[in-house]
Amino acid sequence: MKLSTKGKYGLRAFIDLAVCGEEEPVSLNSIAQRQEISVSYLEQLMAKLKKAGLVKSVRGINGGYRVAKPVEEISVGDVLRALEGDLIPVECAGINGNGETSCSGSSQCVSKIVWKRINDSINDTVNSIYIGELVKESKRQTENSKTEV
Amino acid sequence: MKLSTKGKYGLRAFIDLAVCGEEEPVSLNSIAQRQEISVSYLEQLMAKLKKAGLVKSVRGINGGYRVAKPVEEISVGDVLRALEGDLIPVECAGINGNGETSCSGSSQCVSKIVWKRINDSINDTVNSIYIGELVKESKRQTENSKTEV
DNA sequence: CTAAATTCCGACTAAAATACTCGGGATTTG
DNA sequence: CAAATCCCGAGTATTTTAGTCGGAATTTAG
Repeated sequence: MKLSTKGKYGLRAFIDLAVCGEEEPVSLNSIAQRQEISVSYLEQLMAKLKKAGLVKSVRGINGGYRVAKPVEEISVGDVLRALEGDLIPVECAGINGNGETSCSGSSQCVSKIVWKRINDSINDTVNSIYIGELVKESKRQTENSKTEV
Repeated sequence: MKLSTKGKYGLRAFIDLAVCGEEEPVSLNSIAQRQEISVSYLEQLMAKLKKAGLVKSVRGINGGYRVAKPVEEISVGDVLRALEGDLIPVECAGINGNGETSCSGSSQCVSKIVWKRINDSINDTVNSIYIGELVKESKRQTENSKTEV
């Protein structure tokens, strides 16, 4: 599949943005501090999110980033795919170097079934979780920790 | 998660073994030829499968490998875990270098929900597919290709 | 207009993981 | 014994990942 720190940090940053950026743009610097990620690395991640149209940027002083669409319309899958590329753990294993399918050996096509199911289940999962839910959950948690104190 | 060529080749090899090895041990050499994998690399994969108790080996001339248990009792998850280790794509992202959970920033714990669901869905998937089914399917396919000709 | 805060961009590098290879030893059987 | 096999550990080349760095472009405050 590929779920690396890019996806890990990137999703965290995106949620951070969604939670903190309702009023005004959020600077990379502030995300970096809250999430303990280096600014330069965040830059790269944000570039990908921007290219995918998930965030928009405001340059200059007091600038920063904002979520580009309602968070109810953005799935975790959208974010992860923007950051990591297609969430396909294993491509068809039945193609050899010559480009010809070597399924004659039989067991190759069969294992393809497995990869397909894995791919599907991952994609179903991430496509069914929306950033909006996570934002709500995040707020609920910080709310709780307040009342507990 | 980690689904690399180890898992790809290893599962293929295992299915090959299950399909071809009902009568007598199958040598690495023959698997390597059918599956177009180098013998030396296969050795490593088989070592893992053996360590996990999924195959047993017969040494000496005419030796080779056999599946150690009924294929109906071995899931794809068993095989992949033997080859790749735990199928956990992303561990909790809320631990920083000092070993302390920094979930105070809120969005970290929230993203954990996502990783957990992804992990679960992958594991559910691979645990629910049994090698026996794949063997059956593989035989069905080669059967069909015969009658078609 | 200038200075500061910011995004933007591309190249670069260090470290880790991956995918192998290789050489030789141990076993078994014909 | 000799051949076919499994067994084992070390070594290596390639690729991927993670992250840095320097500096340019943009915007706004003062």
